[in-house]
Amino acid sequence: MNKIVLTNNDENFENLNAHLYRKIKEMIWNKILRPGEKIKQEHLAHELGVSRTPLIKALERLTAERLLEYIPRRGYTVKKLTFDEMMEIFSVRIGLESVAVKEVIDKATAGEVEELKQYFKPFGGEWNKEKKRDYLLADQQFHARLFEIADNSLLTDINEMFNIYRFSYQKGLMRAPEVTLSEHQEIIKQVENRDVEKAQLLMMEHLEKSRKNIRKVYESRLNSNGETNW
Amino acid sequence: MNKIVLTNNDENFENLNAHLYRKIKEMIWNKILRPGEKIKQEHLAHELGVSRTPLIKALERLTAERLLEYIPRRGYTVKKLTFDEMMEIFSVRIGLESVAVKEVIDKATAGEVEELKQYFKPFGGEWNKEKKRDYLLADQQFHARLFEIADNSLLTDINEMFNIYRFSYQKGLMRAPEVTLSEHQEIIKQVENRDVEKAQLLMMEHLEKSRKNIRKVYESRLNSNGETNW
DNA sequence: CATAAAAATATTGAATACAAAATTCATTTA
DNA sequence: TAAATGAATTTTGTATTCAATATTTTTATG
Repeated sequence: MNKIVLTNNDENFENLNAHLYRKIKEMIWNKILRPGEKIKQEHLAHELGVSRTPLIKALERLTAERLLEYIPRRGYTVKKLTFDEMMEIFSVRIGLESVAVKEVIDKATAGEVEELKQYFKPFGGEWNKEKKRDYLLADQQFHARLFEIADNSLLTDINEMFNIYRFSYQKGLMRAPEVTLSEHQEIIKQVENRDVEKAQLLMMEHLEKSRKNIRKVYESRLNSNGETNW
Repeated sequence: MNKIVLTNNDENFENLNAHLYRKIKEMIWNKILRPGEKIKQEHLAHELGVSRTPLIKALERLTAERLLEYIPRRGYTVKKLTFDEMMEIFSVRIGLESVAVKEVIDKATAGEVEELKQYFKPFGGEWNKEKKRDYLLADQQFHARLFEIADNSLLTDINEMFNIYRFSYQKGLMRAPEVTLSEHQEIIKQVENRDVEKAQLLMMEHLEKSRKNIRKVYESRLNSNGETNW
């Protein structure tokens, strides 16, 4: 038992539940708490060196975020993510991103558009392993930056709250860079033209293809082994 | 002080926080708790006949939903909604609804499409006051039904969680039925054709016009009186 | 008077306590 | 041997308590 001691150095005070919230979220992502597993409050509280009171506050928040499930008088369990739910998440992502592009077109400065272009400048020509790795990163950064520029706090909250991204960039699910590079560039071109309709359409098509790809990967995995671990 | 007594008649047991959650949410909507107002935990708990423990759980959940704001060591306050935030909500709504139409086209039976059509069958011709009232209701039901048919739990959760609807159907914000009726019918027609692209485009245009209308109403209200009460 | 300091009061954060319910485990019974 | 029964144990729901802060009020001071 290692007690957490909060030094409230005046300014950025945080209470225990905020710590616990992050800590437990991490534990779920790192599968220290496994899908379907029951949360033993007393045990977990003791392990984290706190009482149940702040722990429950954190659990409540994680339940609102759908990372936990709660049944009265039964307690909290780590939520299992089914394939269908993952598809749902991806569908919603498409909607959110198309809102984001619109807002970017409405709000972005010329400099910010230029910045978006930069992400994909280094690519084209030969594709070696390292370049592909860099591209995957650029892809993520591009989509993340889009949300920043969109500057819509609800959009950002939903995106973070439901961890929309976590599910999209998993190894083996991405389409080939050779294909998506030009899609990205086409989207940016329409952003530059400030053509909302075309940009949104391209974005939706781009993500819809990725969505279909995930389904394809899933089905082929089903054939090779029965695993459904997302 | 009126104590709440929960009779746990086996089946649908609910704990205090679920009650409190709904109760407090209602109090916020009915402005019994007013925007900007501080929540006095002890006082509210006593008023509702419970201790602070379950109350805090409910407050935590409402904070996740953005109905409350929380500052450590300062407590919870009822969130004020600015006009800009209301616009943000509406932007997100556009994204969610365009996802919904897509899923409806993918999943709806012929019967369900017919059902959507029925909502707007009774209208056309003369518009008297009563008919306009009925139409407003049909409008809400149509959009709500769309989400049901879409059958995407994340979509539903986000919609409810952030109370996306509450803000859209406020008195004085709606466009004239004469205009929106044909928009609704056009959307349904494309749903019937199973043309995702066209249906989504129409839906986005439909809602974008409503969004612009809200801004217009807001600006004219600003001119007549300084009120900003949403 | 207006402002600063000090005292009094109220509120929050978090541990603890304990009854009510759920779960587990051993024991009996068909 | 499997199902049913019923303790024993664990876990949950909620109230209570109390120290650490915040906030408000009172009193002192220029």
